[in-house]
Order: sequence, then C-alpha cells, then structure tokens
Amino acid sequence: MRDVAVRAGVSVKTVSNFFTGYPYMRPETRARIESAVAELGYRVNLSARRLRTRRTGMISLIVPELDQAYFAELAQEVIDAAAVHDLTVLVETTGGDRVRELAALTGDQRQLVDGAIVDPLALGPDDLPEPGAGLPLVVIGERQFEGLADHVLIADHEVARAAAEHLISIGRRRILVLGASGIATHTATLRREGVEAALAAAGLPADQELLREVPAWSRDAGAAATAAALDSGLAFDAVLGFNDALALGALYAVLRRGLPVPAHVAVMGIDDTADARFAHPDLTTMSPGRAQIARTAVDLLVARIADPAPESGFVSVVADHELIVRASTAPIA
Amino acid sequence: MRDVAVRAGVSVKTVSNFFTGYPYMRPETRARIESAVAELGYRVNLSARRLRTRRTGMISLIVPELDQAYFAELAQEVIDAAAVHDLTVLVETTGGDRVRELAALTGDQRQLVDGAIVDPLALGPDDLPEPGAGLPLVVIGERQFEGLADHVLIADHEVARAAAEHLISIGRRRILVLGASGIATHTATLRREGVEAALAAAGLPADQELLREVPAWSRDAGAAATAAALDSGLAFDAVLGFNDALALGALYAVLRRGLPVPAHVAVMGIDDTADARFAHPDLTTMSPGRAQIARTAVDLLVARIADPAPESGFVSVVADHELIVRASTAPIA
DNA sequence: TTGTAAGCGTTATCAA
DNA sequence: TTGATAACGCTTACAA
Repeated sequence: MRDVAVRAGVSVKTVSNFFTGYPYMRPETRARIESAVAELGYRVNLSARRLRTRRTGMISLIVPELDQAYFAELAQEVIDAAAVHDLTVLVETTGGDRVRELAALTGDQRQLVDGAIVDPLALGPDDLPEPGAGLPLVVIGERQFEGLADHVLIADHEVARAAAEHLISIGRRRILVLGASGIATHTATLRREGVEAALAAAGLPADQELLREVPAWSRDAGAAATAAALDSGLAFDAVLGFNDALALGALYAVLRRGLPVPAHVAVMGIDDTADARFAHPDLTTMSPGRAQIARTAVDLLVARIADPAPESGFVSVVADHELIVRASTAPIA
Repeated sequence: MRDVAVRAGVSVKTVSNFFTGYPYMRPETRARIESAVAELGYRVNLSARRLRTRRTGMISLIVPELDQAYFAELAQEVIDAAAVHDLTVLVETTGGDRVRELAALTGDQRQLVDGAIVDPLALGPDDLPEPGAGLPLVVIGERQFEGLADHVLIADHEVARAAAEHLISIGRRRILVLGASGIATHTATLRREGVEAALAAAGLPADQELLREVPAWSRDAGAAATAAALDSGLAFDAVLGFNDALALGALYAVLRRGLPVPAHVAVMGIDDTADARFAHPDLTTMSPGRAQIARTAVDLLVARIADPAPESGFVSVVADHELIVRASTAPIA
C-alpha cells in the first residue's frame, strides 16, 4: 500500500481511504490512486485488514453433512444469499455430532467468521455460548433455542399436520410415519404431534405401531425401516417420511417389493429437494421454502453482526410452507 | 498473549513457542503456560498469525454447484480428507461460469487460502495463472491443464469405453449417449471417443443421431434430451449418461412414458452418486473412486503448498474406476 | 532454554 | 480533503 501511495503521490492513509470507500476525496486524487493501483497490480492484504478491523467478511454455515441433498441445496442457497452482502460462506459439516457442532461454534474456527448459521441436530439449549458474548448466531429449524438466538423456524407442527391431512384427504387411513422417534430432536416431536393432530381431527386412531424409529434421517434408514415394516406384516396404506430422504428410501423399499405406488402405498416426504422431483413416481412433499429460509437467515445474521446487543431481543421468523402434490400420492382413480 | 506471558512469568516469545510447538522448553515452563492459558481462556489470534506467517490453514474447493450430488459428495470427501491435515476447506461455487471460475482463482478470495482444488467446467488452459507464481493448484478431472498444474485425472476414455462395453455385453446395440456434445469440455470429447472405441471394437456402427447434445449435465437436461429422443421416434435400446444426473433424468423420462427399464431401455450413468443407488430400478454406473480422488487431490495440494517450485515438475495421478452393475442394466431373462 | 525488538500491512485517531 | 503515527497480536532473527 505504501508503494501505491508513493506512486500516486499521496499518503498511505489516503490509499486506505480509497479502498474503504471514504467519500471525501478529490476526483483527481482518486484517479491518481486508481492508476497507481492498476499499474502495480496491487490488492489489499485481507489478513492485515482483518487483524485491524476484527472483521473477516465470512460467515459459517454449520450443517450435519453435505451429501444429504437438503443440506447441499441449503448450502447453495446460503452461499448465494450471502454473496448479496459480500460475505463468503464457510461450510462446516459436523456429521450431526454434538461435540463437533459445539466445536464449530466455540473452537478456533470461530475466529474465522463474523457469525454463524447453524442447523443443529444434536445441540441442546445449554450448549449455546452466552448470547451476546458469543458469536452472532442464527439457528435454523430447531425452536428450542428461542430467546437465546435469532431463529428461522419451520412450522414443524403445521407442516406435518398438513402433510398428514393430505394423505387422509386421498383416503389413506394407516400412515407409516418415519422419523417420529429415535432421534430426540424437538423437530421430530413437533412433527409427530402434527400428525397426531391431523389423525385426531379426522377421527382416526393413532396407532403407535405406525411410528417407526430411524437411526438417521437418511434414505438408507428410510428404506430399512420400511422394509422392516413390510416384513412384519404391519398394515399401512401410506408412508410419511419426516424428510425427503426417508421418504425416498421408503419409496425404494416399497417399489423393490413390487408393490405399486401410490396404488398400494402412497408415499410423501418433507423438504422439497430436487431428488423428490425426479423420483418415479415423483414424490409429493412439503416445501419449507428453502430459498426464503436461506435469505432470511443471512439477513438476520447480517443484522445481528451489525448490532450484537442482546437487549434488543432475538427475532424469530417462521418460514412459509407449501404442499407440493405429485404422483406418489395421486388419488386412486 | 502478553497477558498469558505475564501470568506465567515468561516472555511473549516463550508463549508463542508454546503454541507453535517449539520443542525446547522446560516442562515446568510449559506447565506454567498451560495453566495461564486455561485460567485466561486464551486463544491465539488467527488473523495476527496469518498476517505474520502468510499462511491461512485453508484451501478452497472450486466446483460448479453444490446441489449436484456429485459435487456435494466430492465436497464432503475433500473436507474430510483436508481435516486430516488440519486444513479447513472453503467451498466456492461458480455455476460453471468461466468468469467466476477465474475469479475464484485470481480474485481476492485467493488470499484466503493456501491453495485450491478446482474441478473446472468452463476454464481453458490459457486461463491458468502462471504456474508457480500463482496459487498452488490441483485440477480434478480435466486433463487439458497437464504440465500447468498437478492433476487427479479420471480415465475418461477408459471409463466411457467400459460403460459402453457393459451395455454391449448385455446385448444392447443402439446406445443413446447423453453429454457427448453441447459442452465443450475435454471430458466430453474423451468419453465420446471411449464409447466410439467400444462400438467399433464390437463391430457396431456409431450413429451420430444417437449422440445427443445437452445444455448441462443435469437431471433436467437428461430428462429433456431423452424425452425429445423418444418423441422423435429415434430407436435405441440403451441410454448412457455421461454422469449420473443425466442418466437419472433419462430414467425418469423413460419410466414416465411407461416404458420398462431395463426391458425396453437399459440405463446407466457415470459417477456412482448415492442417488444412483436409490433409483428404481437402481442405476448401473461407473465409480470414479471419489474418496480416492479427494484424498489424492488434498495430498497433492499439501505437497505443492510445501514445495511450490514448478521445476520439480507437476504430477498427474489417474484415479481407479470400477463398474457398478445394478438393476437398470440387468440382462433380459 | 528464554528474552528483546522489529515488522507483517492495514485502519483509526487526531491534527492540519 | 489529506497526512503522520500509533496500534492490531502475532512470529522471527538474533542475543543472551
């Protein structure tokens, strides 16, 4: 920067002003700096700037794993949304492991970013760093951190209820529910309650046999749980996966048995990943408005970075959702 | 750090030695520093360290987009492989746009990392920064940068040839090939030549009609191209997608017409993404050894960062591949 | 085995 | 509207 200053015949400070967008500068001075920069091919040293300003221009997105379509798509949306604010996104994956989720929030990585967006799987409310003192934070999905951080919420109860209502509306009575237990997230509980509310409203019994545990919200787990249910002779005419991966696994398991979908079993998911669109039959699902979630999360985080004061209170935004009806739940003609 | 030094009764330098792993230190001194650090909850300031050492501890992975399963899975593998070397991965997506691929390599982002792994879609050999002078670089897939950077190559010709041979071995004669043109990558050309070699070896004609252009290597494009081929009345008994996304799109389009797979048309892809495993029928594909690719790329990059000298010559490693036979190309009984 | 002092390249303070 | 100068928090010669 000194070289630029010398060449432009100004002081270092003026060159700095040029790069930080300080408005009070003679056009002539500006022009001289511009050409000096061009001739020297100079670029500001970001490490030095960071040391001085204590700002990194990066935010992190903390998710379980990228090879789940939902998270990959979310990551892409967050990257795009952050680009609008000139922010670079550092994607950190934790495998859904509590220790690693925690490490991403409190470890050295923390210094690399101005704030974080986290979609927690295993983290509990006690794990959050003291609000305000800690890293500016936006939590996606889980509502159990309300009052401790900003949130972008998915209306889990309503989404699941709407899904179950859709299945009931096409005449299904016995819905195999995947993801209702086995992982102790608040999300799972809320969704299960949504399903039970829909069943109750329709005057249908809530058979606990139909709520299947899964070890993970993955296609593998969905396929295995569905295969086990089929093997056990359990009767059901629909499967609701609490995410698309579970539902796609279920679809796979059902089709593999040679059972027709939706004629024998209707299948639907939640998430509206691109995978759902290209299944055959294509998968009915609930769209959680991923683009909106990503944009809102980034906006909230940017605001929180600008004003970390916790006295102003934390914000919770509930994302819109929408039923996407496809062939996997077509009414039987 | 000064606070720690004061508290431990040593100099700043000694504390620095402690954190950089300088071996010559009395156990007693070490212990005093350790407890001072613990009491103060001190962490080294990474920005300052970076400014001083000119090392960031990060590498970037530059890919077209995360919502393609192949790249999401690759990203996860690279993140895992980099963690072994205590490196953080900054994933940058370019949309396959040449300008953005270039920007990722030469823009300000470049300062954030010690090196980059790039899977280029639109970049040409002329675009590479002067080797050595530029960022330590490892190129995945494209072999057109040989001599300009380290490479992890996919044996495109052989992979495609093996794929076509498999289809021929199950009695298919007219293979619709998706991705053979339309995007001017070297990869596409090599794969097309591999297919042609297989056809020639089997004494089959290479009907140019069967080589379909696609605007992108996506499920959408695969579905559209296949639907168009079906509409046009073109006869074919197999589809080979040059990646799994194209093949899955083809599968979708074929099944949607009510045509049986593989009885009427066999379908196969290249990439061995998890999506292929959960299609129905599940998709035959060529595995390019993604884990090996990721590990090798990271290892090469680490070596190149340690020794950026281009005189030592650039390395090219060809990854192993493997045929994964599944139901979508089962022989007709 | 540890300490002193210089400097990495910015931005902030304050004055001119 | 611009300039001189002091940090930011660390590592690295070099000395002791």
